[in-house]
Amino acid sequence: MKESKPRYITTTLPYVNSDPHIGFAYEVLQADVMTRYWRQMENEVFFNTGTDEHGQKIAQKADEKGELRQSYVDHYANEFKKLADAKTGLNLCYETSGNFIRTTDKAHQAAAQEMWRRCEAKGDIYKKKYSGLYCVGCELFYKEDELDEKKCCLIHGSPVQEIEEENYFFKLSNYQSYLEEYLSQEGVILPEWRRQEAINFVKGGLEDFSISREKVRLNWGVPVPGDEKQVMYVWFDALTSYISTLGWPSEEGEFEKFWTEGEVVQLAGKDQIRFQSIMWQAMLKSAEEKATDRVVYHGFINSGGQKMSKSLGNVISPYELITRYGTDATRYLLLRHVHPFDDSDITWEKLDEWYTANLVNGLGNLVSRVMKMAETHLEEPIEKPASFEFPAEYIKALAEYNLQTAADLVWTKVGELDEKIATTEPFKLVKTDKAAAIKIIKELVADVYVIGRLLNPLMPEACTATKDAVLQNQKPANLFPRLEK
RNA sequence: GUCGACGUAGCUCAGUUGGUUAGAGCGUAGCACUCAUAAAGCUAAGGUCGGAGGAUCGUUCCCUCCCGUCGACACCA
Repeated sequence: MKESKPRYITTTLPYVNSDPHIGFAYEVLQADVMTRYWRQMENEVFFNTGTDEHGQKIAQKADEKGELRQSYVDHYANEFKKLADAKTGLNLCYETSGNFIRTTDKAHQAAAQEMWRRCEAKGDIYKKKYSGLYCVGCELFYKEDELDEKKCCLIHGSPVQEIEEENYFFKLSNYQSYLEEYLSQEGVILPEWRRQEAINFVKGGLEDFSISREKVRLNWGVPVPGDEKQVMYVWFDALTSYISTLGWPSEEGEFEKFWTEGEVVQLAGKDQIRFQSIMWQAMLKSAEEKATDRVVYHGFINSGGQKMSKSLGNVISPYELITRYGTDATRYLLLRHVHPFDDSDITWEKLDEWYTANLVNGLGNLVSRVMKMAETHLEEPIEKPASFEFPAEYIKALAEYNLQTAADLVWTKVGELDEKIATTEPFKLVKTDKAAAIKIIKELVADVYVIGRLLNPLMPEACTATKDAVLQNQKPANLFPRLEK
């Protein structure tokens, strides 16, 4: 099965006020798997990710640490780039098939300003007085229910001030009917029930939203064109990165190929619907660019029944996983044991169990036992299986962005092979009927090779190691070492 | 409060138009094997399918109510 349409896939850009979170690791891994899969299906793919580096919280953190803001964000951008490393990260392939965009990149900032001008030219941007309860200590506006009984900020305990400021607003209200129409298309949001949520939200009526801040209060952002007193509020800036990464506002080259004429998919967490499927789609329409074809929303990853948080001490970081289990095993654990759309729960106990049961005792052991028989009884490597097509269920699962189901399929095959060995017993048969045993062993080796191919998008290293073992007719070193007790 | 979803074996979950003894994986116990990373295979234990009522010849799967959990209801990247 060949598909030729170019594919574009992007993650949201994580905000760089802390180290990479496992939820983002999962999201970027989803993008990586889809990219590898589509490339294998002979699509051209552009895989985008990056970092969102403007805004109040970042400026505040950098100032607290006494660091230059630029060097602060440089440091964090690098922490996120490390996730791509093939050995110490998740082995992400955007370097060869995409881009890592930073919202502090000059070209991106120019693009964000162009997006502003276009929306403004459409009449979708206007200035309005906005009054809110402001805490000087936090440098943030609060709503009444975020304060204590005395109307004091919960962090500083000091009273907030009613402050009036003028901000620019985006006329989201202009796009009510457009968005209803956009969201009425099946498939623009996955899972389907989140699309209903979005529709209900829009039907409830849309308010315009503020897209700038006064520079006196926030000066770490993209300058608003034609108004030196204001900078863009982070969303407006960050959302534009999905197209600035393709060279937009130039409408030729990669932008044309992957966005305008390609299939555009965005990945995001479940709390992102308003931004990705509503505001961003209105902005694109305002700028007269094509809408996103599909946004896939994943759930959150909890630990021990609770949200991961530093104060609870239950945070599991992607780097901790990689250190304990290795790159490919971490990919496996996230892909097969995190639900693609709902919330999931992981603990170290469960992770160890999954690792041992499925990788050590499952896949790793299977490759060892088959290749040991092959090495001992086959004179030479089997003929390399020529053509290959992914099974229909595998294709279906990935068409629905259900990476878990795709991974399940591989392990169903692992189970079937283990059973085949148990029922045919080639290791016994070889003593009485060598020719028949060899025939079975060759089949087993060919089956192992198929498993290797199925692993390609999911676990690139295990895929290569498995296929190489077959092609060299050699039992490989243990793919997944047993955990020390 | 309004709208929506969910509640199935110890754990995580499948169960697609209601129909014979309700499934899988993991975990647990026993048996047996030896090619393999003391792995794999077989067997077993374990569920009133949240509760009550209703429609139906018959429902885990339809309707009503109740209990419980969770999500959305806008400025949180």
